[in-house]
Amino acid sequence: MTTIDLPLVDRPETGAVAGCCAPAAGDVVDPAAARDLARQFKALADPTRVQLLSIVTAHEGHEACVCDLTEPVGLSQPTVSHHLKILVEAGLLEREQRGRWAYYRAAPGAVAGLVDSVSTLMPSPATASA
Amino acid sequence: MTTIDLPLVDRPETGAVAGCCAPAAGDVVDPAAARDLARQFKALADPTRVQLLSIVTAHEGHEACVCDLTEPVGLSQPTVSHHLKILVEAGLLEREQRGRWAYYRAAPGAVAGLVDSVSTLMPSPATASA
DNA sequence: CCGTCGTATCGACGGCCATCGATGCGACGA
DNA sequence: TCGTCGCATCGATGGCCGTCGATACGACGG
Repeated sequence: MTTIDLPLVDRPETGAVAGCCAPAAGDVVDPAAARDLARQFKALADPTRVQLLSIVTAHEGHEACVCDLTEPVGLSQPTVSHHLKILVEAGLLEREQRGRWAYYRAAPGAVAGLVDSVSTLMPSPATASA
Repeated sequence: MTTIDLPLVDRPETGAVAGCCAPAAGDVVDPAAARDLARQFKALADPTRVQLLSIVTAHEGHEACVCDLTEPVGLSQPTVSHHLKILVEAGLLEREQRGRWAYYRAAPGAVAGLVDSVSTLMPSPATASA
């Protein structure tokens, strides 16, 4: 579960305030969808996790074990494991246990899902035609 | 200043641990760049802010004033202003004061910048060819 | 000139999060 | 079988963040 398809709901036409400008216009994201999307972004809202993603994807074979990640980020091993767990739960990384080591790899389609979500959120003429 | 160009630094070849797998491979994001990128994502890491972005972009003329945003998200006016300020500081929204009202609009290029950052962070064969 | 309206800022409070050391658990080597 | 190694989990702690009411400030109308 990596991509969020962002259901758009019709604004219920409040018809109240509207003393300054147009009351509403089109479709906005569902509150539940906003919550899910924010959760994905929250996984990226930490410098350590951004670094971890970068290191993993830049690593040989696009995978790395925890022992390779502890030193570059300069944090303790429990903290790194904690961040990796968050990235896995967000669908950005995948975990595979091979023998004694746990290998982390970029989840396929994670980037595409994120990009799609952003484009749906803020449709820009240069990014999305919708 | 919306886009972050993510300078890639050569890993300094630790040469130490490396008992389990390859020590390193290529280029990772600079810690400072990771911090800046995380700050951008942090602006999107809140359901309210995601909703605000969606409402503003879906609004008539792609702009909205605070009074139009308070009711849909169901929060107090100071809280909404607080979130809007964060979105502006992140380069995702632009603020323009016209008369008594403050109009917010999606910053041009914000989406493209974010998409580019994500693609640079996690180069995927389906998203980026670099 | 004064009242009202729309927003931003301030100060406070509650909750979540990043970080750590200590510990538990499974896997491998001797 | 026992020690060691790699990693996840636990419990605690300090700090940041979202939220609010109260308040200040600029703009417009009368």
